[in-house]
Amino acid sequence: MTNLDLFTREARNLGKSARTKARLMDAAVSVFARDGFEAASVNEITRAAEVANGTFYVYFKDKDEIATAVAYRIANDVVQQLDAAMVGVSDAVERVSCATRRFLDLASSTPQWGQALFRAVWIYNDLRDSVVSYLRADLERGVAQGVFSVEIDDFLISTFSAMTLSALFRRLNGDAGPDAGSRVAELQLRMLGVSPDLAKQVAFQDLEPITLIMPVIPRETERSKKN
Amino acid sequence: MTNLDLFTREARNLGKSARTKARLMDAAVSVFARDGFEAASVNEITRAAEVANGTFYVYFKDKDEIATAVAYRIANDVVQQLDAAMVGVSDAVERVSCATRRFLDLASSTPQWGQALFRAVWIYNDLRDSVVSYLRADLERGVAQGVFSVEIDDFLISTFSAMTLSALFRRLNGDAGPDAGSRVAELQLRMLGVSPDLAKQVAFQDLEPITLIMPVIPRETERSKKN
DNA sequence: GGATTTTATGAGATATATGTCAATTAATCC
DNA sequence: GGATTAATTGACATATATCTCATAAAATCC
Repeated sequence: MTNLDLFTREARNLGKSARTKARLMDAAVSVFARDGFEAASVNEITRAAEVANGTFYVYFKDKDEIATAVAYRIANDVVQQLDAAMVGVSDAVERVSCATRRFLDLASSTPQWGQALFRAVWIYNDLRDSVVSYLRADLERGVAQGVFSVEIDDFLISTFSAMTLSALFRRLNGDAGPDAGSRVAELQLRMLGVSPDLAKQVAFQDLEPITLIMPVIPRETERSKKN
Repeated sequence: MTNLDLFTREARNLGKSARTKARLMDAAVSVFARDGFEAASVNEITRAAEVANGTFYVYFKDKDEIATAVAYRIANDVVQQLDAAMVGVSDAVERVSCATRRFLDLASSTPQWGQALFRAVWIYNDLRDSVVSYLRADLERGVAQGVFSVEIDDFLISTFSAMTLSALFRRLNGDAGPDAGSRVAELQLRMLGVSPDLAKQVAFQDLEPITLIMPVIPRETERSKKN
């Protein structure tokens, strides 16, 4: 019942089954973050959610199903918040830097979600694609604007993403401080062909302290149908 | 009994227990590569090694112990071969590019070892440090030579490593071709402050086709003591 | 407040993993 | 080739995981 149980909060006004499902998903997030995806067991999840073992199977077929559900919800959330944090930024250099920095701030502000996202991104390819969907557009915009001198393809994007995830990993482990976002953004911009001076300036410029940590809470619509 | 059972080959002239241990280690490599470290079981390893379950426990306390043994042997091997492949290269730009490219070629030439190394590097920090030990020196050399304009610290090194590992990951999955090494080396050099033109030139220049895939085979010394 | 539907439960059947050990087989020594 | 030592075996005790299902409890309806 900490303030990190975001699914539960989100389901507060929904039917009972939705609330139980949400508790299971919050529990799964913390167990995945603590034990890793492979080592996590359904038993651990139900224990953390304080429900009986059998209850799990009312809502999910198996561990994979809840993992997928959780991962996609988190990814969706992250994409939404990044989008919101970047309206009005039109310069490609700034957009790319901003996205990396916001992503790191967001993912490390709720470490359990960050951990879960980190692990999920390695497992679900299409999920990674959805999180980085905006990235390709921004990179191509930069090439069009003549500020990036590099070929944009899957290889570049996965290299770019690996840099961000590595920074997140260090951040979550306490090996890097709050400047991790700026540092990695600077390196990314240099890699893309931005001059070292500009890269440093953009990556370290102040960022408006927008904080939209809470997910959008859906309205209660009708009685929840089966499931 | 494929030509990938390198530990077994290495132990060919040693005592029986050394050979059995080597079989187990080869089996562990292939099981870790196939199933991942977490999902691998001792039973799977003994099955792959074609020995009884109990035999495993004669040589290793548990899965962690064999994993550590295997990981450190592989890392040691890789470091040795990289060292050997780089004698005579003194320019820092070339050394850094060469190391990345050789590492990728090596790790993807024996994919099971590459997979095992990839997973191990994420788990064992000190192992990563050992694989990367030469890297720090080369980076600092580049700064001293005035060709890299970046601060060399743990953050930079982990970012650099993440780029290499990401390329390895794609290479092992067939998402990238033989030019993966050159491509990522080019991006790394740009990140370090090398001009785009020079980065491309160095990263794509021909590499002497040195192939030292086989590990050094230790001589039979004396009767193997206990263990 | 009694009937009906929804939700939750936990014992149990099934499966698979770990680690031990007395017994067996293979290798070595003289 | 018989004795001694080294190496291997696989059944077994223990533990933990998965998934099912008859039953119980809770919520909802009228």
